Amino acid sequence: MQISTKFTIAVHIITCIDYFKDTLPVTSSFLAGSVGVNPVIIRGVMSKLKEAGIIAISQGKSGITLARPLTEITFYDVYKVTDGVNETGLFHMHENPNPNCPVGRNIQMAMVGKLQDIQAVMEQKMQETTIADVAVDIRRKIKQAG
Amino acid sequence: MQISTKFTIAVHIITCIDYFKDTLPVTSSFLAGSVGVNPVIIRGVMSKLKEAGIIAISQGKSGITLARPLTEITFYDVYKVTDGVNETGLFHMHENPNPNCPVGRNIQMAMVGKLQDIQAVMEQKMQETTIADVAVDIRRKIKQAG
DNA sequence: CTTGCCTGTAATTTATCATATTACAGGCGG
DNA sequence: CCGCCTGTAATATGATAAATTACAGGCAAG
Repeated sequence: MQISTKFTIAVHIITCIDYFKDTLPVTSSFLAGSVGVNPVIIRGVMSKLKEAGIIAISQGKSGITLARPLTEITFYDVYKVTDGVNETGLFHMHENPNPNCPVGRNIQMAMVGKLQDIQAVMEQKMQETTIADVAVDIRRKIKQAG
Repeated sequence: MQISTKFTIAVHIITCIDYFKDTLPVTSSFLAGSVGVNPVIIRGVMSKLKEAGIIAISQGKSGITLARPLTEITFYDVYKVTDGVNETGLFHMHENPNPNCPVGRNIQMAMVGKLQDIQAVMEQKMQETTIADVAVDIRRKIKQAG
């Protein structure tokens, strides 16, 4: 199982807002065209990014703007918002081990800490990566070949 | 989205094989009872663990046995076998970014390496954790309270 | 060598979740 | 005030995980 496309969609959105901010009006339909998904998906992701204080949205003939610089938006910030991180965790434990079996009775307790540790190193790595890193790569690539 | 329960089921299975190896005949039905899932799921997981050289299976009135000590079976070994790791990766990128948009045209290239790095730290942490660590915790807990 | 239990696996069903799509209410700016 | 845009509910579709049934084949005990 995998982390949903909402995460990479959100990264794409944020990168676009930055890239086009001085050129075009950035709307959910425009973003939907660039990302290649339905505008409603974009709106849902935008809505969560707004709640998290990552972007600012003004209705009407508007503009979506970044609420803070790209260097201060980490992959983890976006991941936490777009996927339901805290609820269940990255791992999905089987839910009905047999309480009459000594192993079944204790397996969850024995595993949960270890799984959390694994998830923690992943999240820490995500905190070290920012959307600015992506934007830099994209601008370099565009200069090279378009 | 999450890593499937097959992973924790496999850890449970391996722990059980070790725990009961001198006491009971360990079969897929017995394991299904301890894990709390259908025996067919157990057989499927066992089959993959066999392919990977982690357990040995003998048909007939048999016994499932470990092919190597618990200290040499890492979470990563099990994860790689039970989930389809190499195929798609942990992250699921949106698949149809617009090639006519400079951002859409380059977003995948800009993200893939960063996502792989994140996955890599997670997998390395998994390589540092072995099923023996789980077995130790379980035996300690059983001694304490049953 | 035969019999019974067990594995291997295909086929079908059910449940869940992600994404797509339609529809419409509400808000802001020109 | 009018038109475009966001916010969001409701529904449909598709993919995937897990449950379940069914049965062919193998090994070991006797």
